[in-house]
Amino acid sequence: MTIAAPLWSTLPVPPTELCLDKVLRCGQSFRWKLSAPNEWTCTLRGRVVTLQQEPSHIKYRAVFPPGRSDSTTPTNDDTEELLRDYFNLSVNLEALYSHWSSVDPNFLKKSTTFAGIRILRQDPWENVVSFICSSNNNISRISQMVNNLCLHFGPHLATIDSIDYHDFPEPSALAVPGVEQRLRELGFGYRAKYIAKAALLVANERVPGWLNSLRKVSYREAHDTLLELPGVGPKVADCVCLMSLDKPGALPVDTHVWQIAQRDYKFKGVKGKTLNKTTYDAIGDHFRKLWGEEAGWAHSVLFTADLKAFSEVKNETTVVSTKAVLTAQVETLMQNTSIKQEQSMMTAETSRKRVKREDVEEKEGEKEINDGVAETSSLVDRIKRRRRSGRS
DNA sequence: GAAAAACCTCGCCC
DNA sequence: AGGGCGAGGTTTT
Repeated sequence: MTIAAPLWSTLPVPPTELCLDKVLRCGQSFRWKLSAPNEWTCTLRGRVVTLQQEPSHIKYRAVFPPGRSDSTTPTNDDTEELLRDYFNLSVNLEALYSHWSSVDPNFLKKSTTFAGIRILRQDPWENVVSFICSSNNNISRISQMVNNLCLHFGPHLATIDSIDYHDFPEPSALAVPGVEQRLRELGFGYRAKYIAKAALLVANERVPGWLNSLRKVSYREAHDTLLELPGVGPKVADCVCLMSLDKPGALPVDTHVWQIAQRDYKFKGVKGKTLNKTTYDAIGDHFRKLWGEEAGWAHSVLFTADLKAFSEVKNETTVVSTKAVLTAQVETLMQNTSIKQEQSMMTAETSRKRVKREDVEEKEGEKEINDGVAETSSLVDRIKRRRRSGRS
């Protein structure tokens, strides 16, 4: 059943404190979907949250599942509190940017184009599972996998514009027989075993709230504790520490960050082809010494600036890049909605054919984009209509 | 202990 | 056309 969307509320946060387009697709969370141009939707703590970025603030609204009648009265809606927590809004990001810019010319160079990139405060369990999925992987496929996890194991919350929204599954929902096999059928590969075992461990061998309690212990202790989980090594542990456990100095070093360290910071010690533990720690220490207590936050800005998904922002003028961003967002919409969620239920061959067909139609649609938001909106509507008719 | 090899799948490249 | 290769690592040799 479809639920009428409530009115919009305002979160008085400027783009320099929070840039949705960057933060929601830079690889921190893998579940936000573009539901319309400049409109992001995701399930969060039992509700479907939708966000829009305005020049001076953020607009938001929440849809609760039927049965939560209190959701209709704004006084009982705690979504603003939820968003302030989720986006870590008590942290003054502009002050941090000023500091990092004053100690690092390279950061200063990137900071204008890549403003408003902050670290989220996500649910630790979701983060553990998401980053177990991230090994030997890319953002596009990680998003697909996490969405499939919610679709097949998470509770259904609402259906909006004929798109089903499911919350992220609790550990207990994944601590049941047959999960590994089902995850393999969904294309999780060798990560299926790690997720199934991690869920069993968290659900059956630890007290409730065990992961969340790591917010209260030191960075070192939290990091070392996370290594108990199968499929979690130093890098994934640092991702969870930084993005879920209030450890702003945690600095995940992947091959990408390693390249940034060598290319932009002349980092020495390029011994092996692979990143060993000694080099891993040395790079983290180097950046913590340079940027200070919140080095993990600063690292996220440079990491985002280096993502291929944002390469068009670097070189183009404002007008051109706006159009490019909108076009890219439409592509993201196509890729991350129901079409892709169903993909792994089909055979690989069928899947490839269907994606190719969608690509062709997408290119035909692109011709209709001349300029501005209105044309893009009509394209999005066309895509939605086509998807509806195609599925019925 | 350090350094390869294996692990699943997808998408891009030549 | 289709094999080769790497992608935000971890675990096993």
